[in-house]
Amino acid sequence: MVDLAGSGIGEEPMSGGDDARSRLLAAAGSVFARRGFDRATVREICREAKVNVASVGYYFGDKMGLYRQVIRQIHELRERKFPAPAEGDTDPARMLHSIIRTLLSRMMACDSRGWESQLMMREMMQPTAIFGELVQESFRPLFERLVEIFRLVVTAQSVEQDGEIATGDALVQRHELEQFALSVVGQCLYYRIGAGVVQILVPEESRQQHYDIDSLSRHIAGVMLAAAESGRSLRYKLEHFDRRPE
Amino acid sequence: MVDLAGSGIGEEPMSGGDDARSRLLAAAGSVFARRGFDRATVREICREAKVNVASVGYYFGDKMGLYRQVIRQIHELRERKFPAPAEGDTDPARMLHSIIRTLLSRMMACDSRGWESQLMMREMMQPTAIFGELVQESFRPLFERLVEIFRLVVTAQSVEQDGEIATGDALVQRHELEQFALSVVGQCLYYRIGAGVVQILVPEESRQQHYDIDSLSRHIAGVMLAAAESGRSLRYKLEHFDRRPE
DNA sequence: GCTTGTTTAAAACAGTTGTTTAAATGAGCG
DNA sequence: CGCTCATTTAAACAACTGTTTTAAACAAGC
Repeated sequence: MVDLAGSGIGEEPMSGGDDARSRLLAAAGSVFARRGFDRATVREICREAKVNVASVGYYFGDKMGLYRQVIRQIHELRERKFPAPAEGDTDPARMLHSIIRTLLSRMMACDSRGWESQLMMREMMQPTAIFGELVQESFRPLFERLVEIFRLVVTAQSVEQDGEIATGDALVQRHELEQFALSVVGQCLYYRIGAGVVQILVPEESRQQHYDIDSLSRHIAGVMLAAAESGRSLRYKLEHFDRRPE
Repeated sequence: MVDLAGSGIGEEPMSGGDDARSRLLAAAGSVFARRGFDRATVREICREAKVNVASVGYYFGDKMGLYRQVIRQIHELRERKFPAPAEGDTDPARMLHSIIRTLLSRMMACDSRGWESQLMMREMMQPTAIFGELVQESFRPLFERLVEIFRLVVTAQSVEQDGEIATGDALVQRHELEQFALSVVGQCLYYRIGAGVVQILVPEESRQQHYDIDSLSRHIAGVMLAAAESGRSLRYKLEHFDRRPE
């Protein structure tokens, strides 16, 4: 008997491997992403992996165990392929742009590593048991980092404007920085999952020219930098908007 | 025999009704949104609607016909409940804010009318046959309107800055306006479908205080206005970012 | 009454689902 | 060889799926 569902995957070659377990894992990722957890059938997965249907029970306990393992594997592969840019860049603007590029690249990757975007989306809409830990492991670090970057951007801008930081009185509230961070993620995600919408709304010529990763990351970085740097002046401008417009 | 799947729904009272068909439609919406098209079973729907399983075949042809009708109904209800703000506001900034509010309200509506966001998401990730017409009917008008609003914002800002419009040479390219529009939709959508993520990342206190529709619509409007108004200055700033940072 | 058409009801259908069983295979080893 | 062990196989399982069939209930018109 081989180890069952709960085990890690640290011991095997990780992505090569021609044994049944590896083939099963690879096929499952493909099928789960394409069909979703429900529509995906263990029979289809096993057919694609050229293993017997009983293998999923044998190696992973059940269908859910296989799914769980697939998500873990994909997450690791993705972080290896598109590592988060190293900290230490002195220019927060460039740092932001760099992170957005990474985010978009990860999401847009349509090869085998593009699965996670889809699986993650499915988890958002129909959370399974593993959703919580997934967010903590995968989203939290990036989120915190974005928050800190925006703090730098706002601070730098304020120094530029006022000549000196008004100490004591916080330049910007934490929740504003968080919302900036969430806006970044939201836009990146949309260009992935909303690709079908974009495909219909934007003619192909323009799409191929302006909707690649480079253009989009510049666009998103531009939007968010402008917002963060405009700072308080804009906030005041918006405050006299009625709570319920019209 | 009653009319089958293809028919419209213009003839009945539209939302009242205690007949089997209405109950079926109502129950189906609830169950489809909660479970998704696949996990939802016609038996569960019929149990909730207190009708026999054969009724779905009788009234809607099959499960897919029922789904199709549910989406149509929800779409109409939503547009009735949260109508798009009337055009004619002279201030494009306030107009933008108003539209964003509408968008967010529609998406966040967690009562019976909140289904469409989820159903729409499902359509994005796993388009059925009705996805195309849905985008053309539902997204296109809003999209075009956003584009025009951003054109006004950019133009107004430019007048303010330069004193006069540089005619002939377009202030901003079409695709930039489109990307602004898409960024708006992306952010709004994320605060809906990413609600689960936000719930984990942001402590409850802050969430209740700063993540209501009012706060979020002001935030998104602020971000996009800052971006649109910063205009060319920012664009140049970003252009010297390398194509592949690092 | 009877006939007509519409609506409901229970049961059956054919197919697929995830999962399990029990037998077969094949390598490693004393 | 015989024995052990992990692995693989084909078949069976029970539960559930969307859909259809068949018949009964019902109302309206004559």
